Amino acid sequence: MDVNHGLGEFEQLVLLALVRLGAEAYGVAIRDEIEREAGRDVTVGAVYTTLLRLENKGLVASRLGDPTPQRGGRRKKYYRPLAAGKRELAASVNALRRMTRGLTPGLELP
Amino acid sequence: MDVNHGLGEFEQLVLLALVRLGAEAYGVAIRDEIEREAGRDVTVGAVYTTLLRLENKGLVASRLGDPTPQRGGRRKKYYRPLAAGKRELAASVNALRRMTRGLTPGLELP
DNA sequence: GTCCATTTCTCCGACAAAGTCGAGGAAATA
DNA sequence: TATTTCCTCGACTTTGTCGGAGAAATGGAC
Repeated sequence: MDVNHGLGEFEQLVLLALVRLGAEAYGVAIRDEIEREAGRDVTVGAVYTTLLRLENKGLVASRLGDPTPQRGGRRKKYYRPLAAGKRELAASVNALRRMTRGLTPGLELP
Repeated sequence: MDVNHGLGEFEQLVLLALVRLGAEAYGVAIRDEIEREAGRDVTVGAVYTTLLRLENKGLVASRLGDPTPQRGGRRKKYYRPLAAGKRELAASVNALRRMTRGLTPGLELP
């Protein structure tokens, strides 16, 4: 009964990071990916909160990984986008693409 | 004292509509532009609230237009992005572009 | 001409949703 | 058991959303 009103900006970013990272998508890696690619500085806490909400909305799923053989190698929790998540993401990305169609990086209209 | 953390999704959309509409950017036209281009259904109230917040943050400015010679032609309030607004918008749009670089409309990685 | 219904547009107040942070806890290794 | 890596939780701020009220203008009935 909740015909979803689209993704927030950060949810979009997190979902995109999931797509980009593929099998390697877990909390810390996601944070790093966003910082590296989007140039945006966020805390891991923010990422986890968002991940949890996305999971509650049925847009992503998670699974626990095995412990890695390194100091402090705690089990990671990997995330992947579900079909509904991909659909939502594609919709909002494409909306953005339409809105920015024909705009230069400086936002001029050619 | 407020090292700004970027724009929300809707703020982004409204700002983009301003850029696209140029001199014709006022409340109702902005709503229509977003509906037409982004395919997203919003109320005018939502747009005004966002516009007001953007103005308070110094990202857009407004001026009153003249009454138009048509039934109910109340004076419009035109908005335009300020330098800081364009900067913010360009930053978040470019971040999105980097994150979606190489992704198909269906979000596959080629 | 005067009223008032109608149209166009803007403002406001309240609430829901998303975003953010920081401290703290669990599990693994050395 | 000290250290490292990662995840959870709770509190709070910022954004997003709506619906209805209000202001300004016109057109027509009388």
